[in-house]
Amino acid sequence: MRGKATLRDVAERAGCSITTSSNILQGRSHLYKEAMVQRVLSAAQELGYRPNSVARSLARRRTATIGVALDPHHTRLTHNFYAHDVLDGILAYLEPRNYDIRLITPRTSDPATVWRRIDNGSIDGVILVAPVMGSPLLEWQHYSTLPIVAVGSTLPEEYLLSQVDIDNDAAMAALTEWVLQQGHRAIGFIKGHPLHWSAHQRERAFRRVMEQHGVPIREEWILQGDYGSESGALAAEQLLRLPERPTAVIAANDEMAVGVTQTCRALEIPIPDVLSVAGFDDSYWVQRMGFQLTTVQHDRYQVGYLAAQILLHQIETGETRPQRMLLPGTLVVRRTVALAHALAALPTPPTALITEGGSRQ
Amino acid sequence: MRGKATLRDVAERAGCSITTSSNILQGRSHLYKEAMVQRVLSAAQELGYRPNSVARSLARRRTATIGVALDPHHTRLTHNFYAHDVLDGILAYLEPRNYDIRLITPRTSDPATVWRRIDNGSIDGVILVAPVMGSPLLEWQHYSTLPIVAVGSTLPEEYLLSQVDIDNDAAMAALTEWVLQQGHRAIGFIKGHPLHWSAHQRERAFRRVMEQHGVPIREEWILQGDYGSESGALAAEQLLRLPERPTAVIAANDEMAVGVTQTCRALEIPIPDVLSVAGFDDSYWVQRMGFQLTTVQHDRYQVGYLAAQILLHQIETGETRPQRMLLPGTLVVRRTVALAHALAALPTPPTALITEGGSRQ
DNA sequence: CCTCTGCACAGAAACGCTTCTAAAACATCC
DNA sequence: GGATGTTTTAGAAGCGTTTCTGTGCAGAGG
Repeated sequence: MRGKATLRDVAERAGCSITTSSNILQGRSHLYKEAMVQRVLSAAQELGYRPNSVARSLARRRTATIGVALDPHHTRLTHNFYAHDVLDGILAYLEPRNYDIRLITPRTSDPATVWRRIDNGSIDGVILVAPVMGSPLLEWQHYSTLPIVAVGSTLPEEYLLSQVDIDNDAAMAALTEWVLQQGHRAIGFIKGHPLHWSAHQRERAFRRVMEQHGVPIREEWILQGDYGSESGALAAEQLLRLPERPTAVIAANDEMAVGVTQTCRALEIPIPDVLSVAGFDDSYWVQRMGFQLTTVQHDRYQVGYLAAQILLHQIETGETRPQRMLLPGTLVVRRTVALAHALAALPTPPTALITEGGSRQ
Repeated sequence: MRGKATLRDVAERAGCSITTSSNILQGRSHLYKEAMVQRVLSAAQELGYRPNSVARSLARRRTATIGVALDPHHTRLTHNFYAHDVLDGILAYLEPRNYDIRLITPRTSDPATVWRRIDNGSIDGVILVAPVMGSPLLEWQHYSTLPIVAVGSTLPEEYLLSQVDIDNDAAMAALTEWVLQQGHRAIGFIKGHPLHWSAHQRERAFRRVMEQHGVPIREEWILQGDYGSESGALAAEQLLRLPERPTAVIAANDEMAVGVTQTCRALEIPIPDVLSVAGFDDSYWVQRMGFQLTTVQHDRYQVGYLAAQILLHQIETGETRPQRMLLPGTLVVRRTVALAHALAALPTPPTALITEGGSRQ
């Protein structure tokens, strides 16, 4: 009997109509006399009645569920730094508002299939997590009229959808400025995955600031990575085998920066005494694992939270004009970037992953 | 018009009944003449018809959705190592079978509220992720008749639910054996979070093996942790300030082991030359971040995969007898555990996080 | 006494699909 | 040419809600 008591059972037991039960159980009890209200409430209680959300959704044409779609490019959720934080922010906003989350992880790149899966009436709106260039998720226009918010990718306006992301440009500019302020002039850069908009935005900001300061960019110090730590390690290897080496390298994200430190350890190049390294993202695990990485912190949780907020607003008001929201990042100065002119003065220290007193500020 | 074409529209356009359209679109086209089949198919195509999954669920009394409920104790998904891998495994099994996932992250510990949220007709079954002692998720018996599988916690039989987990006991026993084989007799242990069954199972295995080998357990070397890296760092601090120190310490998980290495670095105690450290779990990030931790690897992905498989089997066959499945772990020997009798012979090396040639197989 | 307003409740039509049951349409056989 | 079968198709009753539209019936006002 439990779990299957229906509204009709409640009505029967309370001796009233289904309408009455429905209204009262939805909190419209001011329409009825106290006695009726009590009868219905206790009937429901006794039967252990719980409304069937599927039937409710059908009748209301609202599911109180939003979809979170991961780009098929990010095959495994596990390895996706980004998604975890964003998901937490989304959950935090949605939970108290009684919205549920449907996780959608398409394995194909065919937009028709992907969107058939997403927009089948089971959700009221969808958050696209870090769609990359060419993602089927971005082909929504022919397949769906659902409210959509994209996070983690600052897309060109043509995509006509609401976005929440961090301000990659401003944050990378600030980081580059800071590295320059430390006196570095020979600066390398490891680029992120070429399919990510953020990779291009970060690179562009780096280049612009370098130019603004009249510091020449050496193209052989600009290396392609893919946001994975191995790519960082590889890039560092190439970089460090060059006859002329930079004194600092900025990686487009923390993971690649960790890769750089691993290569440095293997080659016995102390950080930051011989090479300064900066990352981007301030990843929880990198931080947690004790790397004292100088990086840019930004609030992914907040990105998710705001995305959920914007989406719910769109759903509830019908407002569809796309809006873009860019959150600022903040520089986090730790120990992997040293003053450039201090380099010569230091004795060669033992090969440690991180020296304890490497920088000030 | 798009996204709202209904079965009736299709039927009208094809000039047939709703029944006919429904049957044909569900693949029962052998019941009809080729001409009819074609007419329906192309009508659906032209209208861009997509079945409404909510209506379908209501009619079929099946939602093709399973719930994944995280214990409220694990507040943020982000910081939950375990859930990511498991979720990936679940997704991998479910995706090709056209099941969707509803993420449920209750914020309260009241079982009635939690289960009202879970079992409201919107899912066909649920996977409980790492329920801890006293979790509202475990109070299902009064609130739900849904098929349930628990993962990540090996629960006492009384809970009467299917379980998939790793064999904590056997794996920790193997690890302890191995540390003993390296000649260590003075071995410390850092316990996991006391609300996790796994913490107790791992501790028990450690103690049993020690006893079996007639090695005395020093209670002051057994410290309480909580599976977080800080707790590992703290425990290590306590341990290393003792007048008599162990030569090896086993942490009940990798994160705490990382905490130990951080304390060691701060105190300039080389690993493994002065202290050997072993972890448990072979966490992806710990591995990825370059810690060469000796640990126990187990397949969390597989746990999720199997859990999904068992759950679907239960849903589809109605079979409800709880079954338990324990997956073996495998020892992963890296560089943080050294031979005990080699200790005295080594010179004091520089304070490195990890020495490169610390151990052999 | 009769209409009018307001209150307390009920009927019934959706929502979009599945599926059981049965009815036409057509062929087969003696 | 009817009894019998076999396809092929349609009708209609759900599934469990919500919600629009009423309907009695009380008391108030004329």
